[in-house]
Amino acid sequence: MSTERYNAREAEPRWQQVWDERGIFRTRNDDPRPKYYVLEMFPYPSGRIHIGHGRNYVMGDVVARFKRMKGFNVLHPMGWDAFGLPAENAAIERNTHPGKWTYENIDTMRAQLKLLGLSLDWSREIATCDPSYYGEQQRIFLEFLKAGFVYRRESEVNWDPVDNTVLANEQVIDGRGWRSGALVERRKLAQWFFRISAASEELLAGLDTLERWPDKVRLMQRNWIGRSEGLHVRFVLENAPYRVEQEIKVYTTRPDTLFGASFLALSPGHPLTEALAADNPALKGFVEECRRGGTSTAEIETQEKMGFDTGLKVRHPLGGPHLPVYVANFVLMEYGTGAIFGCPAHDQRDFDFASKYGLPITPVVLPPGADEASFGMESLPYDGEGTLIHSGFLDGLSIPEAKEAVAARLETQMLGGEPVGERAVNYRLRDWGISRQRYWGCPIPIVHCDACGPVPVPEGELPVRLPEDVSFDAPGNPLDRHPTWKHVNCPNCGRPARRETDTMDTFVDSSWYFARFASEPDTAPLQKGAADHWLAVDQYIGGIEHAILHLLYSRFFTRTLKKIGRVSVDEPFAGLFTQGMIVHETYKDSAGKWLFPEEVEKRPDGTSVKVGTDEPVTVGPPEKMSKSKKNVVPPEIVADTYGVDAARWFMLSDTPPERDSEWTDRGIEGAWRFMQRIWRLVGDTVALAPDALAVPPACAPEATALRRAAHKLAAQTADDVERLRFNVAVARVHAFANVFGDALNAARKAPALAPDLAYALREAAEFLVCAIAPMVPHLAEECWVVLGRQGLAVEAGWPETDPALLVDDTVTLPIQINGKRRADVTVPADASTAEVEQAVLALDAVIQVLDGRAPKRIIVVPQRIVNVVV
RNA sequence: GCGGGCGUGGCGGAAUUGGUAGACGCAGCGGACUCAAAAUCCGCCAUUGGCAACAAUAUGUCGGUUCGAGUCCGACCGCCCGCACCA
Repeated sequence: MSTERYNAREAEPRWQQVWDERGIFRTRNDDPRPKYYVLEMFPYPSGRIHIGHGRNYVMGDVVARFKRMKGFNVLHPMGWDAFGLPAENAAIERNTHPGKWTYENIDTMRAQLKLLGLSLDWSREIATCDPSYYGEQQRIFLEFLKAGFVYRRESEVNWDPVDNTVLANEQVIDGRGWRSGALVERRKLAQWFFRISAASEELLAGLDTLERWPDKVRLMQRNWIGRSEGLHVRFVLENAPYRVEQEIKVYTTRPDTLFGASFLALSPGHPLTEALAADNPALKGFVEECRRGGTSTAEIETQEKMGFDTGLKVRHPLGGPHLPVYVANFVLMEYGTGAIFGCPAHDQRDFDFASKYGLPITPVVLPPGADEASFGMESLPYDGEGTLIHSGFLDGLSIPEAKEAVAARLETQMLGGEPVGERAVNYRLRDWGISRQRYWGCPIPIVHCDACGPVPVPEGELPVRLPEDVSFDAPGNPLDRHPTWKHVNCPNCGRPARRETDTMDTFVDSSWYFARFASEPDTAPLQKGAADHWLAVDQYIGGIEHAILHLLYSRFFTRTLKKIGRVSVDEPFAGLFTQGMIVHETYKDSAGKWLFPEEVEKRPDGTSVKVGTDEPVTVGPPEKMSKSKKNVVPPEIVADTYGVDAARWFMLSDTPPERDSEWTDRGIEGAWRFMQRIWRLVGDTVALAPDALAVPPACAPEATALRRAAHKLAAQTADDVERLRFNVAVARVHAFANVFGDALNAARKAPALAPDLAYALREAAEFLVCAIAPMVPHLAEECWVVLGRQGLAVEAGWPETDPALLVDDTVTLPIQINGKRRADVTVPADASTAEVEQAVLALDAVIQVLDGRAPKRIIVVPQRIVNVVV
C-alpha cells in the first residue's frame, strides 16, 4: 500500500538512455514487417522550443509507438528546415555566420526534443542546409529543367532599393521595406519558375484520392487552384494603329452576358497597353500610377477603380454596338488573358467602373419572378439565376443554356481562319517563382554566359556549395558581391561567365525531405527503392498554416519526381492531420510590459501580482505561445517539476487534437496526479497479487467484469488512437482507472484473494500499462518492471483482446414511452425482438400507461433502445 | 463580398454517427484520515419544483422531418477560419 512516489525526474532520462543504447528506434529498410511512416512537419531551427511546439511531435509519437506495438516497422524521423531569412537577420544582428547560428540552434532544439522522449530515429536526421542535401536538390532542379518543368522569365518583384533585395509581399508595409523603410519599387527581374500551373488539373483531381486529409484542407487547395470554365473571345479593334495587335482576346466565365457588355478593359501590364503607352505619355502616366498603387492586401482592397480611355473601339462579336477599350487598374495581367469585357449589370466591379465613367448599364438577366418592366437599377448588379433578355437569339434562355449557345455560335464563327470563341479552362494557380536574392538558401546550379545563356552546372561539379567567407555588413545579397564565388568559366564554351547568385525558395527544401528520410543514413539522398518502400507518408502531422503552400508544393514535387522517374507515387502524404496550437494566458505588469508565467503569482482571491510584490498584473486571454508575448513554458521546467510524461498526458487530454488547447498549471498538475495514480494502481496490484498466474478456467462475476473492462479498454483505445482521438483515449483510461481502483479496493477488503480475481487484477494492470504506453512511455517502462515483465514496454505487443470479453451477455435497454425515457429493462444480449417486447410489456410503468389498451407501436432497436408508442 | 466551420453545465469537453444528453477531467462543496497540513480516499455537483421516489425544463434562437433530433432540413443570431478586384 505504501508505495513510493513515482519519480519521473529520475526515471525518464534513465529510460531514454536505455532506448538509445539498445537502438530501439533505429529503423531498417530491410525489416520484413509491414511499414508505417509517421512524420511531423520538420521545424525551422529558430532557437529554442517551448512546450507548445511539442504538441504535434507528441501526437506523432503516440501514433508511432502505437503502430510499433501493433507490429509495424515504423519510420519516425526528424530533421531541420534549416535555410531561411532569420539566420541572415541573426547574422546581421549578432555578427555571426548564418550556418553557425543555425547549427547552434539545431543542437539546442535537438536536446530539447530529446527531453520529450520521442521515438525518433535520430540516425536519419537531416538539415536542409547540409551540402549533401541541397546538392541533391540541385540535381533535381537540373533534371526538372531538362524535362521542361523549370523555366526562366522576367517577373515583377518588390525591390528594396536601400537593402538591395527582393521583398516578399508580407515584408512590404505601407509601400515601404520592413527593415529599411525605403519606398519599395516594382522591378522586373529574371526569375526561375517551377511550372506548377501546368499541373493544376492533376493537382485538383488528386485531391479526390486523399481520403485521409481533412476536408477543410482539400477545399482550401481546391479554391487555391481555382478552376473555372469559360470562353476565350476575340474582339477585333476598329481603329487601332497599324503597328499594334489588331484584336483583343478576353477570358470570360459569363459569355451569356455578352449582350450586356459596355466596355473592354486591359490590364496595365497587357502587351497592347504597353504598345499604346509607348507613344502616349498620358497613358504611360496612368500605367505608372497603377504600378505605384501598392501591393498590400489592404491597399488593393480599398483601391478605387480607375480607368483610362484609350479611344480605341472594338466590334461586338455578336453584332452588338461597338465597345470602348479602357485600361483599368483592377484587371490582373496574371489571370486569364489580362483583358476583360465589362458587363456592369451583372458584376459588381464592372458596375462600379461603369458608374464612375458613365458607361451604359444594360441588364440582360432577369431574376426568376421579376418583371422586365419593373426590374430596375436598384437591384443591380445582379449575379443570380435568371432568364436572358435584351440579348437577341439568347432571349428566354437560362444562363447555362445561354452560355452553351454563345460558345456554340462563336466556336463556329470564323475570323481570319480561326474561331472567334474557344472554350477554355482557367486556373487561379500561378507558376511558382523560386528565385530569392539571398545567401542562406540552396544555390541555383546555373552559370550565366554571355554567349551561351544560362548553362546548367555539370553533374560532376555538384553540389554548388555556398561560400563560407561571406559578410553581412553591406546591404544586398552576399553571394552577388562575393569577390570570387560567382566568377567561373562557362561549362559550355569555357569563356568567363557568372554563377547564378540567387538561391531557392525554402519551400523547395521542404518539398522532398520526406523522401530523403526513406534512405538509410549516409546513402544517396534520394534512392528510388527506399522512397518506393516508404512513401507515401502514412500519417503526416502539422499546422493548418501549411494547408496550401507547403502541401501543394510537396504534391507538385512528388508528381514531378515521378515524371522524371525518381519515385513511383503520385501523392506524398496519404494521411494528413492538422493539430491545434497550445495557447496560454498573457501577463502584463502595471507598466504594460509582458511577463513570463513564472513571474506571476496567482492569489487565492483571484487576483494576480508580480511574484514577491503587490504589483497587480493584468491577465490577458489565452493566445498562441510566443516569445514576444512571453506566454511560453519551457520544456525543461516542465520536465523538472512534473516530468515529460505528465506534459505529454496533459497535451493529449481534454481538448480534441485539431483544436487549440490551453496550457494551465491546474491541467499539468492534474496530469501529474494521474501519473501517480497509475503508479499506485500498478504497485497495489503487485502487492496484492505478486505472482504472474495462468488464465483461470472460469471466472467469478467480479473477475469477469474487470476482465471485460480491461479488454474493452485495449480495443477502444486502439480505435481511438487509430482515429487520432487522443482526448477520448485519455478519458477512457481515466474511466478504466476508476473501475480498476474500485476492484482493487474491494479485493483488498476481502478476506482472501481468489485466483481468478488475482489473475484479472494483474491482467488489468498490464492492459492499462499497454494502453498508456504510447502516451506516457517512461511511466509504462517503470510499471513494466514492477509487473515483473521481461523486456521493454516499448517493445511489447498491443494486448490481444478476447472477442468474447468485448461483448456483454446482458444488456440494459432504456425504455421510452412516446419518446420519453420512463424505465429500463435488462435482457440477455441475444434476446430476440419478440422477447424484448414481452419483457417491456411486463414492466409496471408500461402496464400503467397502457391501462389495458394495446400499444400503437413498439420500436425495438436491438442493443440500443425500445420506444413504446401509445 | 465569396467559401467553409462551429455554438452542449462555472470551464475543457463526451455522446457508439438518428437511439438513456452531460462520459472523463478541471474547478467547487461536504466528509474520512491527520496534532495539523500536504498527499490520498469517499460522497455531491445542468436548472426548477419536491423530504423523497419522481416530475418538468434543458445542447445559440425559431420552425420542420421522425416513434425518437445535440446529431438531418429551413430561416435567423453570434463567433472562428480561409480566399479576396481571379472576370
